[in-house]
Amino acid sequence: MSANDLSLPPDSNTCTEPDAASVAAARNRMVADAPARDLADLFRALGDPTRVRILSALADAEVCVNDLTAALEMRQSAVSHQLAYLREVRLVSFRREGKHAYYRLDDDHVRGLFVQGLDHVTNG
Amino acid sequence: MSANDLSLPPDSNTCTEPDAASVAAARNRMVADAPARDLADLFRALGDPTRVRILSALADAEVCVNDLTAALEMRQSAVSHQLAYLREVRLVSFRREGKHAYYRLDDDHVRGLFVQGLDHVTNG
DNA sequence: TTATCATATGAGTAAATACTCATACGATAG
DNA sequence: CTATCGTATGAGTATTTACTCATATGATAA
Repeated sequence: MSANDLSLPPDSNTCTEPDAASVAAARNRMVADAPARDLADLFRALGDPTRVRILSALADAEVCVNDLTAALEMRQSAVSHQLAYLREVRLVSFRREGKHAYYRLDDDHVRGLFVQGLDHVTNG
Repeated sequence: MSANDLSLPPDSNTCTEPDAASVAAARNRMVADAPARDLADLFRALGDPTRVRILSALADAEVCVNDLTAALEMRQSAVSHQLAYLREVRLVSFRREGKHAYYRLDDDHVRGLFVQGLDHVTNG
């Protein structure tokens, strides 16, 4: 993701006038910039295999970082980085107990998205 | 995403034995590697503001590239690149008519995911 | 044919990203 | 106190990515 200048179009590729009605209709259906960013942020948070595995492991139970790291067979630091990210976007919450930190999925919408998403990838 | 070596753990950070039962349970809940990748691929396809805007514009109507480009206020080539990507992951289909190419959202699951996702970002 | 329109695509690039290792931090144990 | 355990985090890095411009391709028109 770089420039997106668009101020002066040096694009030789511009076409003749697009259909005004069709463009207006498309603009109406299109989600606005800010919600598009928010929605993309949500989906991007789910768009990584490690995070998918983490979130599915945390869907129905609390797990501490140590056990989660073992289950994932990854480096503890990699797991913690992803958990920090998932905390930031508020998909997981955590609770400290002694030296341990117990994480869990904290978003019912995400559970629903997972179900629908899995339905999509398993069935056609 | 680089190495992920894990063959020999030079990680000094490994902890004492994790709880075997908790790890096993987490592994059971966790989606397996291949479906995790597939699910992540799907969500990643939705995880970009431009693609969110494109898909929402194509959700209930066919639009040709020219009109879509105008609606998005982006370069034609950027739009075409994203459409090629969305074709590859089979979220959109298209139809040629004369010089035009009409695209549309070709995945009912994705419509559902959009609705749920929007519900998430607009409401809590 | 040649010219032009609508779209697709290749190469290059800056930013984002998912890991790495090393180390810092907070809590408990000795 | 010091040491250690469990976790968090900073810096570095290779890969991915979403654009850029230039050009190629396919279809129609003159």
